[in-house]
Amino acid sequence: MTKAPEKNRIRRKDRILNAAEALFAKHGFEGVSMRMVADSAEVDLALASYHFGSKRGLFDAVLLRRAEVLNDLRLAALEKCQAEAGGNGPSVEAIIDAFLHPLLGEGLQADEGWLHYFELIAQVNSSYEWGGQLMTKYFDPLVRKFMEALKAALPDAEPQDFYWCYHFLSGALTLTMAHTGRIDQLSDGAVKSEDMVGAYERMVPFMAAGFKKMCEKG
Amino acid sequence: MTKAPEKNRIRRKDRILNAAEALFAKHGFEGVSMRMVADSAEVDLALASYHFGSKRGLFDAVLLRRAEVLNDLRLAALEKCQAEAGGNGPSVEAIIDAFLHPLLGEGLQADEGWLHYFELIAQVNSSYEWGGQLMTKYFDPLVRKFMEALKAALPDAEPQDFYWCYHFLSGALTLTMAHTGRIDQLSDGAVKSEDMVGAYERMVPFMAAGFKKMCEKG
DNA sequence: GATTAAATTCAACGTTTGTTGAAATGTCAA
DNA sequence: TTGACATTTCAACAAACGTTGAATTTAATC
Repeated sequence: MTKAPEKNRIRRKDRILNAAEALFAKHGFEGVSMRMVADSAEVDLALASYHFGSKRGLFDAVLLRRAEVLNDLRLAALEKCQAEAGGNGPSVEAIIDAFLHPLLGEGLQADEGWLHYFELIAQVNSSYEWGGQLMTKYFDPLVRKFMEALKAALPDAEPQDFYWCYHFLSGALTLTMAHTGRIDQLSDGAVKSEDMVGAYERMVPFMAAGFKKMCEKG
Repeated sequence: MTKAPEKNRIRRKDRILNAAEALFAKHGFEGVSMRMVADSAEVDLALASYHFGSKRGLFDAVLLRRAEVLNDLRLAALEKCQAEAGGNGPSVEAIIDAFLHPLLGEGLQADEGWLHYFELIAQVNSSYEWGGQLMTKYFDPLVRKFMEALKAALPDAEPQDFYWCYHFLSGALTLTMAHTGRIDQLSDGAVKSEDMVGAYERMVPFMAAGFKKMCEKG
C-alpha cells in the first residue's frame, strides 16, 4: 500500500489542469500540445484525453475550474460595497474598486495558479476567436450586475457612452493581467508589470475620472 | 504573352501576405498553417516558404509590411498637433487625439487590410509570448515620442503614475482594435464593436480625464 | 481473497504539420 | 534563339499532432 493512494489519484487530474493552465496562458490554445501538457504534469500522454475527453475539453475544464470561485468573490465584493453605501448606493469609485480588487488585490495575486489563470483570461478576452463567446459564457451574469450598479451611480449616462467606458476599463484590466512585460521596457524598468497593487491603486481613480467625464452632465 | 505578367508575379507575394494577415489576425500564429495561407491566397503551398523562408518569416513580413507606413502616419499626426499648439506645447487631449486618430479615424479604418492588421496587432500586444518583444521592436521609438510629448504636457507627473496611465490607454486601445464582439453582446446590440469612430470620440476625453486626474497636482 | 470499476500505461492509428530538392515554367537581356 | 535567373509547381520527407483500443495496475466493495 502506497502512502495516501486516493489523494495521489486525484492529484493527477489537478496536476494536468495546473500544467495546462500555465501552458495555455503562455502559448494559447493552439500553441500547446497534449504532449507538452503531459510532460509538464509528469503524466502519461493518454491520461489527459481520458479525464477530459479532448484537448478542447481540457481547455474548457481549465477555464471553468476557477470561474465560479472568482465570480463568487467578485459578487461578494460588490454586495459588500453596496451594503456599506448609504441609500444613494455606492460611488463610481467604490464600484470600480469592487470590480478590480478581487483580481488585482493581494489575495489571489499571491497564488501562482491564479496568476496563470488571469493571464489566460486576458489572452482569451482579447482573442477574436474565443473572446466574444467564452467570456460571455463564463462571466456575463456577473459583469451585468456591476454594470447595473454603475448605471445607478451614473443616472444621466447615455448608453453608448456608458458601454464604451466599460469597454475601456475592461481593456485596461485585460492588458494589465496579461503581463507582457511591455510596460517594463517602455518605462526603462521604472514600472514592473507584475506590480498589480500599483496598477490597481491607479486604475481605480483613473477609470472613475473617465466614467464621470463621459457619463455625467455638465 | 499574358496580360501584365510582371504585375501578376508581384501579386502572388502580396496575395500571400494579405491572406496570412487576415488568418493570423483571426486565429493567431499557431492557429494558422501554411496550407491555410496557401489555400486562402490560391497559391501553391511551397510558394510561401520560397518567398519568406519560413512560417515565422512570413509572420514577421506581415507585421513589418505596414509598420513603417503606420509609424510615419502617426508621427505626422504628432508633429502636426505640436505645430498647431502654442509655445506651451499641445494639450493632453490633443496628444491623445494624435495618438489615436490614425488608428481609429476614418482613413485606414476604411481599408479591410488595415483592419486585419489592427486585429493582429491587438492580438500580438496582449500575448505573453510575443507582446513584449515584437511591439517593442516595431513601435517603441514612435511610442516614446508620444510619451515625451505627454510628459511635457504633464510636468508634475510621477513616473509610475505616468507609465501606468499610458498602459491603461494602450490596453483600452488594444481591446478596441481586437473586435471581439463582446461589447455588442454586453450592450445587447446598443454598441457595435466595429464603430471605431464612436470609440475614438469617447476614448480621447475619457483618457485625457484619467491622465489629468492621476498626473496633475491638486 | 475474489469481484468490479476506475485509473493508468502502452503502442499504435491516421492526419496534419513545416520544409525541401528537383523539375517545370516564366521573364528578361543579349 | 540562346542563356541566365527568378518564380512556380510537384512530390515527398520526417516529425509532431490528437485520439483510441487493449492491456495493466490500483482502489474500493463484497
